[in-house]
Amino acid sequence: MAGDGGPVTLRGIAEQLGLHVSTVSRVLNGSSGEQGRAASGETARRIRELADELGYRPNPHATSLRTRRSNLVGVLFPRLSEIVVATIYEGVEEEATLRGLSTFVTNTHDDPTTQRERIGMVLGRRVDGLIIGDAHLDGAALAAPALDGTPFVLVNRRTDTGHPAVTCDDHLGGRLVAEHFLALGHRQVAVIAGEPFASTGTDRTTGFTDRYREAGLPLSAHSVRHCRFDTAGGHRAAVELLSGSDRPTAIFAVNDLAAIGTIGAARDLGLRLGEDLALAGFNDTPLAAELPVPLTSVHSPMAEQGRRAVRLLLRRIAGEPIASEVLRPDLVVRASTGTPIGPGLR
Amino acid sequence: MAGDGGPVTLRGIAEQLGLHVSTVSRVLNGSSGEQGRAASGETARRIRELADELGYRPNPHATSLRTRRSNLVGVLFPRLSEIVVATIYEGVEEEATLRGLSTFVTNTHDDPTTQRERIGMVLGRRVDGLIIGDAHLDGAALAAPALDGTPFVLVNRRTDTGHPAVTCDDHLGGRLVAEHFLALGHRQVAVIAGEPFASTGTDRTTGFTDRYREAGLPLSAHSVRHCRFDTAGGHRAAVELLSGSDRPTAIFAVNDLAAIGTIGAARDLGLRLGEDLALAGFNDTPLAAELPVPLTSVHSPMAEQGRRAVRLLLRRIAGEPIASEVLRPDLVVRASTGTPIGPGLR
DNA sequence: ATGCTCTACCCAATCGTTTGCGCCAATCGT
DNA sequence: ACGATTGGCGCAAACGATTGGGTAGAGCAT
Repeated sequence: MAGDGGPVTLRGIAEQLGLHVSTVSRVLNGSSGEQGRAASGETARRIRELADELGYRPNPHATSLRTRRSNLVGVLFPRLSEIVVATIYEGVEEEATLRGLSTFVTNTHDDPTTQRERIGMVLGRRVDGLIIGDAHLDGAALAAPALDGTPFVLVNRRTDTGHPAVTCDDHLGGRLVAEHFLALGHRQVAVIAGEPFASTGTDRTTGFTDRYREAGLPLSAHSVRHCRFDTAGGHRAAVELLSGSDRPTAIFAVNDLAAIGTIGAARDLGLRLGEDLALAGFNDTPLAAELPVPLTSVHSPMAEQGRRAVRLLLRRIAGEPIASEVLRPDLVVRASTGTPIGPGLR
Repeated sequence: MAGDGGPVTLRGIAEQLGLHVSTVSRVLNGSSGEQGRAASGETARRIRELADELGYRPNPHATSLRTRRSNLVGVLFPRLSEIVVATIYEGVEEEATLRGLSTFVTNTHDDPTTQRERIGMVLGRRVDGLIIGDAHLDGAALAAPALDGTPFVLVNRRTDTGHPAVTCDDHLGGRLVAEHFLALGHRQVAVIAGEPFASTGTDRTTGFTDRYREAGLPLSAHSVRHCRFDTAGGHRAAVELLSGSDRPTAIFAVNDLAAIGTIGAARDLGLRLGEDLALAGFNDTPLAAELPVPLTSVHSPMAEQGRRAVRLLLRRIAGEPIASEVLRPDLVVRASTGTPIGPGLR
C-alpha cells in the first residue's frame, strides 16, 4: 500500500523496523555475499516482508546517481514506422527488459544532424550504452567526440569503420536472389538498391551483382538504381528501370517496401508480376505473403538481431572483448518470381 | 572538452571560477527571475562561457532526485511493428523532444499481464506521466492501484471508463465508409471488425453499422467478424465471410492490415478487387496507394494524435483541467471500391 | 583475565543538483 | 550621518541510495 505518506524509501523501512538504512539496503539489494553478512535471517525476513507489504521500489535516480550506472540504453533508428526496424526494436526491447534495462528509442530520419543531436540527447540522459541502428557506411556520426567513453554497438547496418555490429549477412542474401534469378534463366536483371549510405542496401546489391558477374553477366551501371527505402522511392526507381529500352525481366528490390513500390509501377505499366516481370524483395515482412501475387523475399532474422545487439552491448559494457555477429538469411520463393523463362544459367 | 578528469559538474565549474555551486546552478538553470538576481552580468557571462567550453550537461539523475521530476514519460503500445502505432509514436517522440521530455516506449502485445507489468516498470522508473496506446475498452489495466497519483492520457484507443484520450473519430470514419458503399449501391456488406476490446475497431464498426441501419439495411450478426489486427487475422475473417452462401459485395476492414489480408483471401478465391468485391480499409497507410489495386481507406491523422497526446499529458501534469480530443478522419477513395454496382441508395 | 574472531549491525561520506535563508557591502533615502 | 534597501553571493540541508569502514557484544581458546 503506497500513499501512507510519500513514496516508500529505504529510510522509511529502516525507521519502522528500528534499523539503519544501510542494513536494509544490503538486505534488499546487496550482492548475495553481502546479504548474508548484513543481518540475521530473522531480521532479513522482517525487512523483506515489510518492503513488499509497502511495495518498496528503489528510486532509480538515487541509485544511478550513486552507482554511476543507469541501466538505460539509447536506441537510434532511422524510423520506427518501417516494419523491419520496428521488429528489430521488439527484439531489443524484449532482451533489454529481460536484463533489467530500459531503452530510449528515437527516430533520426537518417539525417546526420538529427543523429548527432539525438546521440547528444541520450548521452545527456546518462545511458550506459547505445544501440545504433541508423549507421551510415562512413560512420560519420559515430566519430562524435561526445561518444567516446560510452560503449555502443551497431545493429542492422554496419559501417566501413569497423565498429562492432550485429547484422544479417546481406551479401549472402543478395547472392541467394541472384542464384534464384539465374536458375530461372534471367539474363537481363536490375537492382533497386536503396540508399547508398546504408550497408543493408549496398551489401545486398553487391552480393547480387557479384554473383551475376561470376556467371559472366555483369550488370551495367544503369541497372542499379538507388532510391529511398520506401514505397514511393521504389516506385520511382522501378518506373525508370522499366521504361528504358532494354527492360529487365527480373528486378531485385533490396527491401520489401521498395518491392511494393515496384509492384505499383508494374501495375501502372501493365506488366504482370511473375509473368512479364519477376520480382524479389528483402526481409520477408508479413505483407509479402498476402500480396495478390505473393512476393519472393529474403527472410532475415530481425528480432533476433535486436536481442543479440543487446547482449553484445552488455558484454561490451562489461569490458569483455566482443566481435561483430552476422546472421544467416534464407530465400523464400513465392509467385512473384514466377516460372523459368529460359534454361537455368550457371 | 570532456575527459579532463571525470564528467564536468557544477562543482567543477564553481571551483574553477572561485564561486559557489549554488551560484553556478542559479545562473545555468534558474528560472529567468532567479538568473538575474543570482550573479552580476559579468559573473554570469564567465559561468556560461566556461560551462559550454567544458560541455557541461546537468546530471539528470541528480536533478530528478532533487526536484522529484524526471521529465520522463512512459509510452505503452500493443506493438510498435504496426505502422499505425509506429506513426503515432513518431508524433509522440517529436513533440516530447520539443518539450524536453524523453520517452520509454514498450510493447505490451495487448496482454493484460504484460500491460500491468510494464506499467509497473515505467512507474518504477519514476516517469512523470504515461501515454497509453493499448487501452482496452473495459479499462482494466488502468485500474491498477499503482497508477493512482501518476497522470496519464490515452491515445488511439479510448475506454468506456472515461479517461482522457486523444483519438480519431472512429465512429465517423465508419460512417464515411458506409456512406460510400451506399452511394455505390452495395446492399450486402460485411465488416472485419478487429479485436473486440479495442475501441478503434468497435467504434469504426458501429459507425458503419449505424449508418446502414439508418438506411434500412441492418447488418446481420454474422456479417461482422472479429479478428486480430494483422494480415493473417484479416485473411481468415475474409475467407469466412466470402465463402458463405450470401457473399457480401463490399467489405469494410477496420484497418489496412486486415484489408491486405482480405486482398490475399480474395485472390485465393478468385475474386477481382473493385469488380467482384469492393474493399475499404482504415488508416490510409503508405501501402494503400501502391497496391496492385489501390485501396480505398479512411485517412486518420496519426502523428498528430501522438503530438496532441503529449501536449494533453503535459497539461494534465501541470494540473490543468483537460478534456478528451477527437480528430477528424476523411475518406480516400481508390480503385478497390470500384464503380457503382447499382443505383446509389439513401 | 586477555586476546581473537565472528555476528549483526551502525556510521557517515558520497553521488550532483536545487533552493530557502543568511550575510556583507555598497547604495539610497532623509 | 544613520537606518533601510538591495545586489551579489555563499551556506547548508535536502533528495534516496550505496559502500568502505567501524564497533559492541558474544563465544572461544589460552
